[in-house]
Amino acid sequence: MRWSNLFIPTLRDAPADAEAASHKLLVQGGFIRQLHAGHYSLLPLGLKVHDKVERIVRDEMDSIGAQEFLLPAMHPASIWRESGRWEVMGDEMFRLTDRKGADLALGMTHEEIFTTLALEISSYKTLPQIWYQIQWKFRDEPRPKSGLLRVREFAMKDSYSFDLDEAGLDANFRLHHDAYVRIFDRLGLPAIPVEASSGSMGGSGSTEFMVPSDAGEDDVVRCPNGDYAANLERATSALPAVADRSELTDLVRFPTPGIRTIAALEEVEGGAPAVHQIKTMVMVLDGEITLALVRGDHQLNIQKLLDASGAIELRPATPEETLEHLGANPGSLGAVGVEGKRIIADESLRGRVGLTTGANEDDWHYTGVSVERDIAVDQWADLREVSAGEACPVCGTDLEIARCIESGHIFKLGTKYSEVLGATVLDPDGKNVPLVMGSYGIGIGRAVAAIAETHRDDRGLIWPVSVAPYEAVITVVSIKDEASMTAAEALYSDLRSRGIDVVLDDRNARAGVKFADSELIGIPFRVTIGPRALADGQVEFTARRSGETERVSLDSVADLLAGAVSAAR
RNA sequence: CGGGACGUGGCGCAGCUCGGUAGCGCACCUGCUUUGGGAGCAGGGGGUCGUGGGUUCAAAUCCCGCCGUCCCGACCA
Repeated sequence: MRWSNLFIPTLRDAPADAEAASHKLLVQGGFIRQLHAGHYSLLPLGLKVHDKVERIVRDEMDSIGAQEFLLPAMHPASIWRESGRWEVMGDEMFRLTDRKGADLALGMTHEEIFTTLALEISSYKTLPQIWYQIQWKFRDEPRPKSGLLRVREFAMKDSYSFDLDEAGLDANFRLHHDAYVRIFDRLGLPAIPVEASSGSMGGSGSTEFMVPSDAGEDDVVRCPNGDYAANLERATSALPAVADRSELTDLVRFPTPGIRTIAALEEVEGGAPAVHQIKTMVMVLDGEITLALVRGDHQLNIQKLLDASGAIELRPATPEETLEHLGANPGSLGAVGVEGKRIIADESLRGRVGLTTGANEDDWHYTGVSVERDIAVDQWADLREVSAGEACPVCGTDLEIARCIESGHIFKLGTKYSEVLGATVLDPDGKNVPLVMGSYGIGIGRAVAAIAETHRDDRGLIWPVSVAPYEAVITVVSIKDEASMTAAEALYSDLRSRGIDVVLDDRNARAGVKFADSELIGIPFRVTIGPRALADGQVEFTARRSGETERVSLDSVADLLAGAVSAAR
């Protein structure tokens, strides 16, 4: 392509309301434009990168035997009602009504639709199957942000595996895991596979692929030794044992005027260190008042509570609700003697004695609490959030917490969808069994943003060759110099015939403008053709990432460039 | 959903306090000069000042409503 004919609207300044580096650079470099919050137009340059990411994903999916489909983006409500997710998805699903008054939804994901197609799989002999598509997803995010990182409309590669049994699912899960490792490697993304929560997808296991970045929205707990990595929503750590204050055998109610916090209760006469306190949090799970108990020095992780309880909707109780149901205000709450309310307690409290907690009357607390004896716990679960510096559950090393972009997610769904939608096959014994499913996603646009986030410097983007909008640019310093243009045209045509994705910068602009633009949009290799060097039969070859420039002969530059490109592809 | 900030040409901003019918830089068009790191001079085009209402002789500016965009929060009892 000739730059003079292209629409690459680069900006001198980044838009003022952009915060994330990828957002600024993708707008400034003329890759994307915002239509409204969470909806972006891909400009030609942006689409080229998007396409190249798609191509790599397709290539790796095909390599594990996956077959490409294209399913509708708009679905009837009935199929979502059948799976039970019409309600589960809540406000995050875009819903609309057609002229006949029928309820429709814009697809957030396609388990239901693919499973419906899988109704036609009738024999174990056709298993396993891996089906995928790259299709637009619509999610009414509460807060779209950071350019392409969190949007309401985006292309996603979603694949689904269908197997006769768990062993088959494990094999397909492993195939996807390895394909994802290769995909992220080819995209230049240092993705870490981590244990994750399954959220509204359901299922027995899931792994997220997390790219460390300040612009991320998830926290990953990981061991520097590399033997443990998990999403903060799932992570555990090895806790040192606590010696109970077992001398406090009797339940004693004592006055604590004005004491409202764990910290204050540590200081007060008759109080207790935080490890000997119970923190009682009043939450509303699907409309039901529930007490969540963690150790005084621990923090509750909301996602863990959601996962443990199976609840769809969760919010903290209002002060009014708390007062109505427990009879006291926050700061004096506890679960001792509470009946008729669901109580979920963290594992670290199991069997503990000699504890201190609120007495459900303002300005009063209990001490000498035995969890077994005094609290009617309905469910034990891992509810506490890991902090940096705690011990790795595998090797004991201090754990680190890193901000990450969730770039891929693979789930073992099991039979959740096949059962409700009736997708069964006959097994070798002639028995009808539900398909065992997995589901696997990669956000294409988010991958583009994640690459931009991790491949840049103060001059702009530095695309990996595999996804660069152009692999090389020929910068003609002076288009009025006939010898320059002749040489440039010949090189351009040579490179194109070698299959290199090259752009000829033939704009009538100053050299500085051309250099700055090519650096901003991140083209990996540049050949600069200027009158002075050309007089000696020389041109310049510059690698964007290192910034190093070498003088080479015009005759040899095509070979050099072709070699560099194919080595980096 | 809670809090904060913002909305003036394609981008970045000033003007608003104190009302008088819109300006700067970049970008764009024309001409001349220039030409290896975002050129200079001269001339020019482009704006319902987010939107609806109100006050006023007069509103970008003051008042009220709405819409939109961005950021933070939505566990720490």
